[in-house]
Amino acid sequence: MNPERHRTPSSDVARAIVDAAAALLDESGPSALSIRAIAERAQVAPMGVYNHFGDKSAVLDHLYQRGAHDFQAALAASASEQDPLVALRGIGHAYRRFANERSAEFALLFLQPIPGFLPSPESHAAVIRAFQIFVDTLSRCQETGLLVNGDTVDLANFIWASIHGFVLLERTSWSEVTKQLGDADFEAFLNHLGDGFFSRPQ
Amino acid sequence: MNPERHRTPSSDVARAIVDAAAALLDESGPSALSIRAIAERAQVAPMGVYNHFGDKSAVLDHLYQRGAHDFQAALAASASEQDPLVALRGIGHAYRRFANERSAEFALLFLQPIPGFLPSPESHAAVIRAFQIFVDTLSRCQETGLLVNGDTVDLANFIWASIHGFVLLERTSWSEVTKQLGDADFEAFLNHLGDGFFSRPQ
DNA sequence: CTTACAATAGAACACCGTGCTACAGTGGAG
DNA sequence: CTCCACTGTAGCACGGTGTTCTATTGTAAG
Repeated sequence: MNPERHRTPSSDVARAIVDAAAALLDESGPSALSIRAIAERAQVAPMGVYNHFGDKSAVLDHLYQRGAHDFQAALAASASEQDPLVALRGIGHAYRRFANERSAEFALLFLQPIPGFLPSPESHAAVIRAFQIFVDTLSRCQETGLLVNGDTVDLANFIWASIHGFVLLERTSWSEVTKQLGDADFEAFLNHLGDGFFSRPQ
Repeated sequence: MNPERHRTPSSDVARAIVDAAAALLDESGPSALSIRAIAERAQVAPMGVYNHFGDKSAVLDHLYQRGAHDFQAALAASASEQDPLVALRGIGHAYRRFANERSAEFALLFLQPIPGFLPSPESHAAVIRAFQIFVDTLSRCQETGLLVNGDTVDLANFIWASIHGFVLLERTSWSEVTKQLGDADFEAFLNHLGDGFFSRPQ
């Protein structure tokens, strides 16, 4: 019996490891993602990482997979609204919320922070599915006649890009250039996307 | 004292080093930015970096500074158009061109790829100046009555964010989710930003 | 031409972190 | 009570890090 040895319950160890990787990626960037750092953050010995994942990249795979799944689920939940315009706006909010609350996973999904990293095809499919949900919702909006006509995929790219940009400005230290963006700004932003930045002739 | 007759003009070497850093940052990410890699890429011995820059971070400082200056200059050039709407659209194109052609500097300016890096206040001021140019141009557009009324800085943030988002989708491997975005898409994107995504009642 | 100097390249320094594995305890499931 | 999967400790083998020392060389000034 060695009093210096501890055994931690294995229940949530795997999850703790993935969480630790996410937190590190968030706070200190990709270069901080070492086995030792992840293990320490997860309150686990370095070996613990290898007990639950084959190697280092498997941890990232799981993080990406989790992110892709939850992102897709969040968008799907918003898209299930009956009113297509409500659904559309909800997707915008879900996108922003995911980016803010699951920052590391969002970066992994859309910002390619780790040069060599390639997601598994299944996880990547979840991202494509999420975009398709957005396209479908836009299509429903077009059917109501409230949304402008045109190639739906193109429109989806444009609106997605706009929201993406807003969310990314929030992420970075854009506040040091101008004001800090917030909830009210996002609402106004969505309104302006709908109405356009050119004044509407009466 | 003819600077063009130096055996290997310092300015050229210094520039080669900064270029090398930019190329590496672009191609292999922040972790590839080592003194040795930069020196090799610039066809210079590792010591060459220290001959022209105090230390490693000074190279990044210069890269940021160069990027901030050129970015601001590019926006200023477009803003000098007399027609404010032409100027506005020109700024959009200049933004996108800079992001595509000076990818590493763009990332350094707006994506914080290197966790510990803090730009010098002077360089940062150039970025703020660039944004102010954009705000001023928007203000001119509002005076013509063609642009919607409202807080100009807010509008600037919104439009800037949208363009930022488009440019970033182009940057990342978004094409694996949907189509590859191109020049024509950007034109259509700008048009939609102006007109809005809700259909306009006749 | 001679001298002085700054830029050069090569090598080394001291250091630290990396991913990963071998192995011996250990505690819960059966 | 047994078993074995999971655990923590320690260590391996390796490579790269930023930086400095030193001798050398090309070049410009006197």
